[in-house]
Amino acid sequence: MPRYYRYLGDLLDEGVERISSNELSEKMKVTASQIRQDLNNFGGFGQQGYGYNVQYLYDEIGRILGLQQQHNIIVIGAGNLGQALANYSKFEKLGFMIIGLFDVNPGLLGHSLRGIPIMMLDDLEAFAGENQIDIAALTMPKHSADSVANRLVKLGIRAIWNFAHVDLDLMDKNVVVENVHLSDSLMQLSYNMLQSSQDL
Amino acid sequence: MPRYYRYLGDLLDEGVERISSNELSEKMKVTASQIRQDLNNFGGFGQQGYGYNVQYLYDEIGRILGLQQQHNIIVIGAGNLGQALANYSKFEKLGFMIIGLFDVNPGLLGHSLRGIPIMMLDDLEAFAGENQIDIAALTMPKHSADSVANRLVKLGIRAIWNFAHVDLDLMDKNVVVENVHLSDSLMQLSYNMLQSSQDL
DNA sequence: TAGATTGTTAATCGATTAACAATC
DNA sequence: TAGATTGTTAATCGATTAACAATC
Repeated sequence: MPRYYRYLGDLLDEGVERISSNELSEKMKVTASQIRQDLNNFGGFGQQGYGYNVQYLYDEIGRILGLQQQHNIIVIGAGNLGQALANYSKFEKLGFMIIGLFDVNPGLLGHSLRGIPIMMLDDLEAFAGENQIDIAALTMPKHSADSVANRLVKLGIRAIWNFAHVDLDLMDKNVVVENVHLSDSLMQLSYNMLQSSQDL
Repeated sequence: MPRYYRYLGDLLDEGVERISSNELSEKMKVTASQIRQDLNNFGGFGQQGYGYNVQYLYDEIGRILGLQQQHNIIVIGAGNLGQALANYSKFEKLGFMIIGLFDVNPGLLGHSLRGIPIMMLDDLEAFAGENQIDIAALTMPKHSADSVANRLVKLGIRAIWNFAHVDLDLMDKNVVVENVHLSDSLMQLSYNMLQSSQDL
């Protein structure tokens, strides 16, 4: 679904008004059947003999993805990756606002990035009391990930964007976790390289 | 497979010598059947009545993933994300060495990170002539991604680790691409949040 | 109306799970 | 040998693709 959203956004930028499953199929390199199946699962967004209206479909998928509401994010771990996320302003266009960074390094206290303050992890609870937090991004070392994660769960957080190299073990199974394991991704790349050089 | 490798590495750190598909199944939250199926696809690494030797299995999977050989990486785009990747030293333990950063911003020329030089994109060809490059990580804006990617392909690069928000369209279909689309991942998270609050 | 293209059912494929025989 | 646990085949499930009738 995010992939459809991305492609439809690109089409909008190009000024395309309507598209058929066949045309989209070619662009996205998935079968037209797949596209019709997927889109129809979420409702009849197309029109026989016409295709799909790009703007309408874009808006509908945005709604399905929950992008009409703003999401506040805090980042735990203000190292390189945490700072990179905070500096990356493109997320805001999608409604994802980074409102705070937390770290245990006192040397970072008082610093801020694009107006986003870096705070001490000890102040997490106080901050959570005064701000609505929807998502926490974890970019700290793996040994503290589980304990911080469960601290966040206690504060009622609903979702965790996990960059730490562990699969989190959470007390509350209702909390949604999305993993971004960069080193897994690199290893996969290495594996695929090997495969592609072997077959042929 | 990378996930198995990660878990086996953790087990090694804990000093575990052998493990059965059942025990691993519980840890990894996949069925024991799945594990045996997966591992057996790559060779008979286990022993009936005993289970799997952790060290042996770890080494074998590392070999399958191609981790016994070193991979040289260059990063195109020395912005926040590119610098974060370069500063992240953990990849080296897996044999992935970042040997250069490239950007178009002349202000960055002469800078370096952990001894990794930042160079101008114009010097890419010269650098490629003198260094073995296995993987290129793309962290630059999407509008230049396709052209840079194909320039890399011309230089004989075998793999691209793509952080740009496009699906690359490469001339050479033998080049392996691994995408890391952070905003897709965030949207997926948003969608999952919505789902988990709706069902129950 | 004729043509285009979706929505939707049916067929195919692959991946996951279950079961159990082989064997350490 | 008896017990444990893999390797492997068979059964199940879900996701992808093909086909075509519905309809704009």
